[in-house]
Amino acid sequence: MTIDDLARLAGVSKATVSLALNKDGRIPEATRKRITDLADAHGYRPSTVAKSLRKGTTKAIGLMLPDIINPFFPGILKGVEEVAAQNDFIVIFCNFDENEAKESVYFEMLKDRWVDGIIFSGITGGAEEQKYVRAFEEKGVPIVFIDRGLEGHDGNLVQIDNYDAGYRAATYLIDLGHRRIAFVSGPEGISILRKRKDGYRKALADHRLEVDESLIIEGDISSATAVAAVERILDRPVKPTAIFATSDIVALSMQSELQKRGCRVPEDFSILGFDNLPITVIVHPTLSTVAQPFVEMGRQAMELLLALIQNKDSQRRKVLFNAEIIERESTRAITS
Amino acid sequence: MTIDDLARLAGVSKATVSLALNKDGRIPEATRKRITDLADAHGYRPSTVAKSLRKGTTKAIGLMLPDIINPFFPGILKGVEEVAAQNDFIVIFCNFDENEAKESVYFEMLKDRWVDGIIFSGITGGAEEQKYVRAFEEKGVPIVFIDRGLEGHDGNLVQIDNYDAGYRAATYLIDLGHRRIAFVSGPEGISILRKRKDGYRKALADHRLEVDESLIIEGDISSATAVAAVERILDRPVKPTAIFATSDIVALSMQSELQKRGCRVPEDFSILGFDNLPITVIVHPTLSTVAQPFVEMGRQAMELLLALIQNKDSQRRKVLFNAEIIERESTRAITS
DNA sequence: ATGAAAGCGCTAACAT
DNA sequence: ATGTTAGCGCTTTCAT
Repeated sequence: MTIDDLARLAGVSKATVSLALNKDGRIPEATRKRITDLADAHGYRPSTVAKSLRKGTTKAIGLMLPDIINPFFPGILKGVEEVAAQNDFIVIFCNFDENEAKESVYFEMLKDRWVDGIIFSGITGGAEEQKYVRAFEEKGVPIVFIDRGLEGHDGNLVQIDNYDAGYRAATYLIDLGHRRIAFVSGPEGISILRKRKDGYRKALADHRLEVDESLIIEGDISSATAVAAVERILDRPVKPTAIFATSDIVALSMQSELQKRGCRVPEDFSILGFDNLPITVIVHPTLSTVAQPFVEMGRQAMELLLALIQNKDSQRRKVLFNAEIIERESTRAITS
Repeated sequence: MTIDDLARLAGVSKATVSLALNKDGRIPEATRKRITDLADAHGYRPSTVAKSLRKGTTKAIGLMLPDIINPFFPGILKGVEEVAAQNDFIVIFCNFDENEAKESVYFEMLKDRWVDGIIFSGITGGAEEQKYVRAFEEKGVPIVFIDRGLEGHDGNLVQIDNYDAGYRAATYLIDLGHRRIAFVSGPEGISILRKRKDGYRKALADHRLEVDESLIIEGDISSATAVAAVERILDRPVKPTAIFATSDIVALSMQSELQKRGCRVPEDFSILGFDNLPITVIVHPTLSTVAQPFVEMGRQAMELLLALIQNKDSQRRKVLFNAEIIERESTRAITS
């Protein structure tokens, strides 16, 4: 059933149908009602495809994610989807698997499909990426970044205040009485992790604690890294009393590795994670952590994107969230 | 840049460009090369929107999921996306939040957008659902179900053999020497859970073990259920030695609750989960579980959908996976 | 208050 | 071997 069929049924031209369905003021209420009733009765709905070709806009956005299996992306996806659906937009899910070639293929696809905007999480900063981002923006297709932005491209970014989060995490442990706090993180190259580390360093400095460089351990989020970190910590002549990991996965891996070796959490080591993944509450002890509001970040990113889509010249914006410490069982106060 | 622009540049008609780009045999290699080179040089790519309108097909599929936060859906999404991308299809992500109204809205959207097919996981079986499914199939838009299908609608279904999985899980524990095995599961109404339970019962029967009905505990996947289950088990005058939970989440919740109460796993209780979620390896003890191949299920669902899309009259198919027992640290052999 | 007609970018049947 | 043309389903300008 097309607009022509409906026009015939209603005994009007398709122009009138179109105007009526789009609530154009020129069509009197009576005619409008007759047409919409007929449309409902016959289950007529205008083709989005035809609309898109005609209007040059698709009410579709692309969501580029490095790997949906990584447990902080589902929350982002959910938040983006929620706001998109409320605004009658669909989200095209692009999982590029941290693979540059696949990333480029998706960029091309999004271009071919005339998406109205793009949300991009997990940018690596490669040359191809830069090229595509520029190209989209030149064509007036806005891009919002989550977590990390493109170098030299400030704005249209949704993230938490990582420096502040690192500062508060360390301060929290210090206030609990800890003086030797290991910092276990991912690759030093990732800017958000560097900021967390800077915050951690600053907190120690502000409390006149010396930073023991051997307690700063940087690897990745694999369990091998966690095991290595545990070994390094247990090897120290004078051990730390607390561990701040910049990922719940690492924190949990270390916790279980310590338990396996007969150490108790939090009696022997307090552990503080990062992200507040759902699993943190179903382990023993439950994990204290720094919460990232993933779903809300997804929502805000989509809101921002909508604003940019609807108002092309809208100001670049940066949305900054404060991370929140969630205290559970894996951390405890000590008296030194 | 449109096909007309390119045609002008190449000094041919747009028909020739179209044929060349679509590798039609009638265009000689020389002309074709000239045209594709020109296209590459100018970054020309045909509009998918225009193609869709013309051909009536979109190379887009809808993936309906009840809630992406639930940790077994990311794997499915990933598998679907992987095969879709390989075949130049995009996936429209529809998270209906276990909400019938939102589900209907998405069905309408998918219809308006002329998707070529739908993959549906987490069907509830409501009346609206039935209606939409029939409508799509009548219009020749195939639907593949994951996990559960529609009642009285067999085929186009990808799932694990739940009966067999229940049977093998119980047998595994029995072979380990356990004689009293609690079965902790979700709502009795869900058919896949009922099948797992039937398999469990059959395994006990085959080994001449009596089923203790008080050890069959059905709730949901909340931690409240897990706590209640633990209490019930600890209250028994003669306690079970093993627990088979039909979800890793429940298994992990029970494990941590037991640990909190001073019980040891696996010394006091062996615990077997279900799903093989990524977290099962970063808890202590690591969780033995029945693995569901989520990613592979997603892949197969998409493969099946592609077959149906390409060959409308293709036979309805049912893809059945065998679940696999993954032995880790939470289960142990006992000598009664 | 409503209709006619052009056109969005492409494909495919039919011509030449 | 290549071109002409109609048309996919809609919106929008311009007429009436």
